[in-house]
Amino acid sequence: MMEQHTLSSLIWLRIARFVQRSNQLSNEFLERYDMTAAQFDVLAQIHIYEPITQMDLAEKLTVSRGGMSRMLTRLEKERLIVRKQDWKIKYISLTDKGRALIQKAMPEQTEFQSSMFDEVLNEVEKKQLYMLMTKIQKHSLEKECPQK
Amino acid sequence: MMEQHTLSSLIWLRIARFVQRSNQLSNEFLERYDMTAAQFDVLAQIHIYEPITQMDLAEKLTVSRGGMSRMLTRLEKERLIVRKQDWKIKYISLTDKGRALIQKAMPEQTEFQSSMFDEVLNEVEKKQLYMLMTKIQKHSLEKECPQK
DNA sequence: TATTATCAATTTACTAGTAAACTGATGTTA
DNA sequence: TAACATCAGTTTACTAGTAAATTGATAATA
Repeated sequence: MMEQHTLSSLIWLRIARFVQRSNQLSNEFLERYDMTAAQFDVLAQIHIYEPITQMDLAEKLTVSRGGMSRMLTRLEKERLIVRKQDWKIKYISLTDKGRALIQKAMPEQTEFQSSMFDEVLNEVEKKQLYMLMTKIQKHSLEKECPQK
Repeated sequence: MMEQHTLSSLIWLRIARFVQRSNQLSNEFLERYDMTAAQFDVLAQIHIYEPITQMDLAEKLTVSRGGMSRMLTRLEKERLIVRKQDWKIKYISLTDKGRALIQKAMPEQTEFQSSMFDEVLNEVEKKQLYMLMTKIQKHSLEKECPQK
């Protein structure tokens, strides 16, 4: 029987707990813009890539089609985005209201998110961490569940 | 106006997407034990710390009291844990069934989770990553939302 | 002893994720 | 042209998280 705690599984725990906690803080922070962290994340991606198809957006956010659909319905209802049907694909763009909101929220939220790293890591450490996380994240996208 | 993408915010995206993806894979993997990743996580913590109070467990998992309550109700219904009320605190322990399940699932799940790191990082890199994530995660627990 | 305060746990109403079944417009083929 | 296949998007039923209101047993106090 293998060891119960490998170094890797301890890393996993640290990462998972950090993301949990960090999302709690971001949700609290973004209350001032009447947004959740998930909504900010979606609007920020649309801001960069618009116009973008619903599928591509789901893939960029590592989220299921169903989840994407419901989230966009909500954002559309609040007049932050529009969906234009072209052929059988829906293209997502920001409305003026959505663009104004994300442009206002982005600098503050980026700074808040960055502070979680900037307050404890120096430049060299941040570059190291970015390199390591890039490797792992790309690998996770290719990886599949064994013996399904 | 500050830059839209700092190195730190790119790190954040990598970490968040990795956790999302990694949870998807773990959920798929744990189907064979009729468990979700969240349930595994709770049972594993109880296994280490039992008997543990419901509050301490919530804190260790970075989860709200309400969420903890509902999760434990579910696990109790499946006869995997027991709650013993002592004074006004509830102490959580595994049942024999719960202990058998987690002992069977743990080695496989630990190995699967570890493989996400082991397949792309060497020992030195893993130690670096563990050190960096420990700093960040501890910091996030102390950090609070500014200007609430 | 009756009232009140305390505080862990629960409940409620919500957001946000999943898998899997369904929808519906567009092409393809018999 | 009628039947079928395709496939992005939607819907449904579920797990799991949150904040905030509620519950209920214990301890403190009038």
